[in-house]
Amino acid sequence: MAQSKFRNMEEFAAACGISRPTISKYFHDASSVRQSTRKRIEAALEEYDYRPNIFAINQNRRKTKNVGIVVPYLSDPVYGEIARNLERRCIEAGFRATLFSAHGEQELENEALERLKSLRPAGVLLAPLGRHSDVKALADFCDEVPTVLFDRNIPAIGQAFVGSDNESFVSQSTKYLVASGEQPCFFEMKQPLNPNSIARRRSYKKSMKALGLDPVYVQVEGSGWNLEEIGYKGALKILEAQSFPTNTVLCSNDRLAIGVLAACHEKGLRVGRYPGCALRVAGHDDHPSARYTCPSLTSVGHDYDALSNSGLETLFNLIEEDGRFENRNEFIYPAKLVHRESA
Amino acid sequence: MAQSKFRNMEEFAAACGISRPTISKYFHDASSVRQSTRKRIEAALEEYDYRPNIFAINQNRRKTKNVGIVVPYLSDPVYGEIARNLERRCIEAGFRATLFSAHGEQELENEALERLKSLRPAGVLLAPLGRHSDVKALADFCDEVPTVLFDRNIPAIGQAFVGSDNESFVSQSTKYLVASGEQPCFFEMKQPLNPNSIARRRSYKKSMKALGLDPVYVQVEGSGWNLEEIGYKGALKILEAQSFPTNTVLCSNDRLAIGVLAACHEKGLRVGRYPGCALRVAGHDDHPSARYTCPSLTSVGHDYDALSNSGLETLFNLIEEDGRFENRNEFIYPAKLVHRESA
DNA sequence: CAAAAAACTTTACGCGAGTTAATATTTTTT
DNA sequence: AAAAAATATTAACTCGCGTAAAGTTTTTTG
Repeated sequence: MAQSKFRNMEEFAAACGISRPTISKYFHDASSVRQSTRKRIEAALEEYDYRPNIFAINQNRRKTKNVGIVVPYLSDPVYGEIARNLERRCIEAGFRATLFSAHGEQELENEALERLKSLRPAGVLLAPLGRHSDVKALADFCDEVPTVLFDRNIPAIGQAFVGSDNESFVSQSTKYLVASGEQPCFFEMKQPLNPNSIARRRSYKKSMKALGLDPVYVQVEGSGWNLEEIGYKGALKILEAQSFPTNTVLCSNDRLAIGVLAACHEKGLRVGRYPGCALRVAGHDDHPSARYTCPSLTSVGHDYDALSNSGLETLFNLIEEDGRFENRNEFIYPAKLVHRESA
Repeated sequence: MAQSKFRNMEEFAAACGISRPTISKYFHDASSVRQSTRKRIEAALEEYDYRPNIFAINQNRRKTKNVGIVVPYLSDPVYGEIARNLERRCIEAGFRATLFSAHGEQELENEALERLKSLRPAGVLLAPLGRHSDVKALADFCDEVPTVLFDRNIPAIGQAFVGSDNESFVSQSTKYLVASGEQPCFFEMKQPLNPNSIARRRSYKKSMKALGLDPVYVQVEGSGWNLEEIGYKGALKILEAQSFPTNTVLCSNDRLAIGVLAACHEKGLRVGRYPGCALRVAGHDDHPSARYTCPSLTSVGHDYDALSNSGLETLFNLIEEDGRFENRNEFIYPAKLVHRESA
């Protein structure tokens, strides 16, 4: 019985005994029709299970209910989590979310944007690749489509930015490490992938200076998205040559830190904040695995709830404002130290 | 100059000096028009950058170039990797891939399928939730849309299945562990999430029997997708009460194993295949993090290349066959033991 | 209860292509 | 060079729905 017997709205309308334009209105906004007719439509809907054709809708409507979500690298569990959160909330807000990943490549990022355009989204949440982004393509895209940047800021791109405060990340970790032991050296990639890495480097320097200490950097070679590998190889090289400049290693992000932990384990070094441990290691981002490393990884975590709330709220506002804000606002949220065993 | 100045195909056709139906033919199949006109169109395309409206196309075409990919849980890096692979190859094959995740929930899986329907995909690669799937909804979906199941088999659902051979996984790990030390006990969830877990349990029993040994199961409580947590808590409980029945723990999958490793570390147990280690731990799936656990995790890995090749090939064949195969074939690929430090 | 307001129906056109049939133009073959 | 075959053009219709105008019915209001 609950079969979709109807090929179009016309037929469904006939079965309801209601005109097509009214049905159309109903699907656009159920509360825009009289209670009694609404009931009739919904009764028929129960019985027949008709749903309007999405392509035909989008062809004519100026504003769709589509929202695009673009992340730089979906295999990274951090982005997996963020995407999950955002997607869920979009649905709750009555939007359809479509997820795209650049898989770390400029070409695919551009293609995602192209495909997104043809979906005519009401708005887009975009976490760009960063250093590997085609900034001109992003700018062109944001010119056409209401876009809120998140996680990684690129100046003047998008109508707003929502992200975490890198300074809050690094100052917390640095202060904590200084207060609880030897001063931390900063472990990072020589050529950082994204704006956040650069900001974290700066913040580390600033925090150290503020504490009256000299920053010490450990920069490792490597490129691409296999950050654990880069951290692992870099740390191994250092441990084999001499050692870290101090017994406390603050990694730019958790994925590097996971690699460092692996290298330390291989070299038989005990990592942790207890007596008898050779090294302390900490990271940033509170990676989903950080809880299950050995030892569990002390990190500084994003306020994911605040970020996704704010990101979507900003986007929905932007959509209501017809895709333009007067000023490009940046919403920055503080991070939270997550105290575990490694430091 | 390379601006999309045209609002529709009509205008673009005018600028080319070619009729609209010919342009339409070109976009449907570039080789269906004369070489000379094709050149003219492509020249104009270079200059003006016009692209046909995707909604208008899909409204009339029977077969789109859309391919849907549905995974049960995208935050799981294993699925992130698979999705990345599949997506990339679809693009190379001239299809547009759209990715959906059920995020572990039946409701969202059903919704993904509904949305997918309205995209009128040429075909779909579906890794279902398994135990939590709404089998009737899946069946209805597969009735309408050409679908190849992957990773997790559900009998009679979909036109074909492509996945790894669970028996190959477990027999390899079991044989190896038995040959190299004490016999393994099998660590798993009491209520497995998906068909693979059940098949692995069976295969463990079979492999042990074949070796003339008695299977020993360690079944832990827990539900949901936070497998590391489940493994961690389960192992902790066991270690605090007594210990594992044998000094070798074979986990149903790597994510459980990661949790077990964390618990062992917390209890001060050395894990590894060397003298002086209290326990050996191994898993299945070759999780992306398995290389970077401490110690690195011995596992059995999927042949991702074979799987994604076969999955897409099967799907493309299915599309060519108008969405129906005579028989429902199951393509099963053997796994590869990945020998690391933990066992 | 009559008048105003709100909701609905009918009619008709538009969106941007796909598609087809008849006709016209090239290109290829002989 | 003429005939045959291959392409292209023109015109018209389709798809499923959004939307606006004009008229009709129902509901609200003073």
